[in-house]
Amino acid sequence: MTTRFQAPRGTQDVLPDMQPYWQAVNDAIRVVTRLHGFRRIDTPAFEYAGVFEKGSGDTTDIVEKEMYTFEDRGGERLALTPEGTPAICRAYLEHGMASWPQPVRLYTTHQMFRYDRPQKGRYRQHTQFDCEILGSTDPLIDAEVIAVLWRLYTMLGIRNIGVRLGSLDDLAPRRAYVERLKDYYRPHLEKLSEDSQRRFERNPLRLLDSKDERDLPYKDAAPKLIDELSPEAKAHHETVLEALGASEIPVAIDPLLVRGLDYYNRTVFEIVPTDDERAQGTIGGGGRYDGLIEILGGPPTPGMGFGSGIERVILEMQRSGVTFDEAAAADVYIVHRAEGAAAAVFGLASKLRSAGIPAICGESNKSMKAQMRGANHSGARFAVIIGDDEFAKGAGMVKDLSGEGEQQQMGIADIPAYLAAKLRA
RNA sequence: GCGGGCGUAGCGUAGUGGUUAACGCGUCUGGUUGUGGCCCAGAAGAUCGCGGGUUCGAACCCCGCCGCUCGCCCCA
Repeated sequence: MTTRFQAPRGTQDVLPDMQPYWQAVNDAIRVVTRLHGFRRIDTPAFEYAGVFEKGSGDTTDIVEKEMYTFEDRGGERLALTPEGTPAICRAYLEHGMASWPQPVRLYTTHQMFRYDRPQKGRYRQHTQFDCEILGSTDPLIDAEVIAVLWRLYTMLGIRNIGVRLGSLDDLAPRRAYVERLKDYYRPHLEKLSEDSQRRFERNPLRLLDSKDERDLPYKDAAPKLIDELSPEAKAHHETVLEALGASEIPVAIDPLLVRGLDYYNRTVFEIVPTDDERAQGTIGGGGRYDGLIEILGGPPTPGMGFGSGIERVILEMQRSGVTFDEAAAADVYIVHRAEGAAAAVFGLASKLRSAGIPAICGESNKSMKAQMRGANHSGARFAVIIGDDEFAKGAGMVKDLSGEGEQQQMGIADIPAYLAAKLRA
């Protein structure tokens, strides 16, 4: 390799042109979370590795092969945050949020790090919008969390998406189901794909998720968890479904929906494009995790939340045709070519800015034509031109750039008030 | 981690073995005496992703690496 630097694999620069999308997303997040009574929390970029090893599950791919784990100079094992939920639960415990009015509604936007092979919509560093509601088992909480995300996407102009909803039941009945599922698959094990043979041991629920042709014949007849839910989980699931219906959110039951994290129980969901079959289509997903806080050493505390990748959300916005007008860099551009005027020019710009008017000064060493071009490119509505003639009189020429270019001369001291009035009109 | 496709100026492309790598957009400068947008002219800008090999000669063929991308795994 030469010494030419580039952004590390799987990372990206967010250039000015893309910032309006990020602005829009962050603005909408603020609005939506406010509508649902969430409060913001920010957690560190890294945690003790154990938070995720115990919280996310140390056999999950995220922890086992994707986590950026490192030892610091003091010998502590740390990990760059690969997902938000365990970190927020850790904070819930650490700050005694059990003593706050329950349930506690928290949201954040956080950088996530996963060592994964990059693709479109899949990066080693990405940003996630995370919402968590801790301390309630109410199925309406599940529906609300889903509704938050739906409202966000709708607000951002994303079309052609749908909710996929599933239920993983509670831990004990799910274990019993997994045994039944393994009993069903065991006689056919030899004929399954290599992936599925591995899944049989590691993560049997994923057997039903396989796309391999060799596995397809066995999928249909396999017992489905959603058909065998415990009465409590079944009632819970149905309430969630009805509540979403009442919110006019399109939901498809996905009997095979499995999430990649160990801690989920009962409700799991994803929001996916309905008109695009890409592999990284999921723009947001989450579920209920009533056992997680206990795993992290706290008292039994139910939880429900989601993560949504903002990079993917933006890709969906673009796919839905959302665009933004280019914002002007300034309202006023000061063109100057006068001997000894530097201080006066800089002072005028300062006065304009103090009056809340974005202003840019042309470069002293450039011709008037070049500076005027700069004024044009800046998108400024007015140019203030200060040449030798004007400066000698303590004046400036104020030129309206929007139309034919009418201009009038006035004292430099009068310019801020004049422009403030003009720009307000 | 596995398999496929791609990689030419800031961006989009042309060029598929033979002199100083082309075009559009963009950028910069100019079109006389101090003024933008349109037009015109000129300029800058590319070690053809990087390294090695084949050849008299490679952007073009071969290999390795890097990056992007599609699928798998998995996930946001």
